[in-house]
Amino acid sequence: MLSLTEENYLKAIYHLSEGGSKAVLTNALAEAMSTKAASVTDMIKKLSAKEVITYEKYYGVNVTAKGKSEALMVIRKHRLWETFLVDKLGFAWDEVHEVAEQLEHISSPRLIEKLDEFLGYPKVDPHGDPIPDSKGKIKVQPLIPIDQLPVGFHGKVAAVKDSDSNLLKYLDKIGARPGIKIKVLGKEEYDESMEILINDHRVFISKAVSQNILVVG
Amino acid sequence: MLSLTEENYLKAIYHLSEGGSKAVLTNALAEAMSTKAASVTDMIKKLSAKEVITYEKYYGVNVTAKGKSEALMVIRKHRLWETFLVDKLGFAWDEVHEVAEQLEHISSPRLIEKLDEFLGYPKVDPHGDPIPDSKGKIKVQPLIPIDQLPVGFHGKVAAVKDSDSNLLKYLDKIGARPGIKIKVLGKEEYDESMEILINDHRVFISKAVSQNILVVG
DNA sequence: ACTATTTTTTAGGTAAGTCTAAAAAATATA
DNA sequence: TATATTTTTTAGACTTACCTAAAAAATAGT
Repeated sequence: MLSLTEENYLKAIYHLSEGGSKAVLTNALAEAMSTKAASVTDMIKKLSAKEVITYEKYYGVNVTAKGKSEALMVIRKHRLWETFLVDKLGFAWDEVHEVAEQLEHISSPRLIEKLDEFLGYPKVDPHGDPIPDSKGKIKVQPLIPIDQLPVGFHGKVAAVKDSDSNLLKYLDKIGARPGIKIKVLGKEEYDESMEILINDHRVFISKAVSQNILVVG
Repeated sequence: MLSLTEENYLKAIYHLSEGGSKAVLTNALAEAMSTKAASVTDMIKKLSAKEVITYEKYYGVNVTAKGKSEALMVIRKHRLWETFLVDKLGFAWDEVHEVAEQLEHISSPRLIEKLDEFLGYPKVDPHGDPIPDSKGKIKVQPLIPIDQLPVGFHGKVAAVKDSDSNLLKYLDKIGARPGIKIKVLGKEEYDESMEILINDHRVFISKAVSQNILVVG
């Protein structure tokens, strides 16, 4: 059993390691958790005692198979709750993150299976992020931010990157939601802004925005 | 802001004081919280510093208006979540208590208003307990356990008392759910067991059970 | 290669919530 | 009313998760 704080650390480690595939440094984790390196070192010791990570002094942290599966369960809960909040309770997608951060720590396997069923076994959350299934299996699709696409490309928005509320409000306003058709109309060399066609509307967007709109690669 | 533990203490105090109307003793609270009297004394100091209770040494604890309103919000959340679990996710009524104990601490006023709306503004939870409205207003109905009723009485089950899973399973089996018609057929002086008509079935129940079936007084 | 800088760890301390053991106050009993 | 018993509080200690300051290890610069 992990405490709430331990779960949050593990989730952050998992995300920073890009799904458990690379080592995470103490300072990077301190930054991600908005805490101090000394606190991170303490917590790292606890988490490796619980065998969810391996730890080599002055080198970094790696997620174990057990840790990966625990992290994926937390992510599964987070994304199912986000889907519930948007699909069933009518929340806007920029309002769900903080609440889901709380709900993801509710411990009841039965609850999460029932919720999954109630939602119709969704594959992705409202931001387009994949939802791990009950075994922790996650469908990884290579996603590309549209700032890297050539003029003329057309496809569908698969996901959006950041969970910042202001960005999400803006993306929602221009219609850049998962599933919506998108076409690259033009790119400006100078500031890397671009013109896109979305929902039959021409929109100019800055690079800061285009980096956060993802399509299937 | 109250911590999770503080919320649990306050809720227990509120229940033990029967809605804030009488003083609660240290030992009674220790018993209710499955902890020691010394821990209770510590917590009492914190809660009175936060002005949700008043405290007189060696006398007991009283809930303030502020404390009552906070306690009612926790109870509101608990009962709305129980309703959600039963009505929407298909939980049995004996399975919801522990999960609702966790969910009641999620802090998001917007979430709870949306949930209330989604559930259709229910007045009572699956056990027949009244759900406080968004202002903390609660509909109090005088309820009487059927062991105190005379032979011949008929009416409807309004609520069930205990949240013990085994009792609830048994009540469910004999059909003693809120809203169901009930009639007292006979009472046995010796052990205070009784025969009742419920759902057109004759059932013999012990006093331990009949005390937990409540009708409107 | 040796010093300077950065990163990480250790050492020691705080607050919340718990505990046990002992003291103090209130209540019950003779 | 004086003593015994029960209840409550205080005192001191433990754990978790955090902190600051200082030491140790790793990395970078010349």
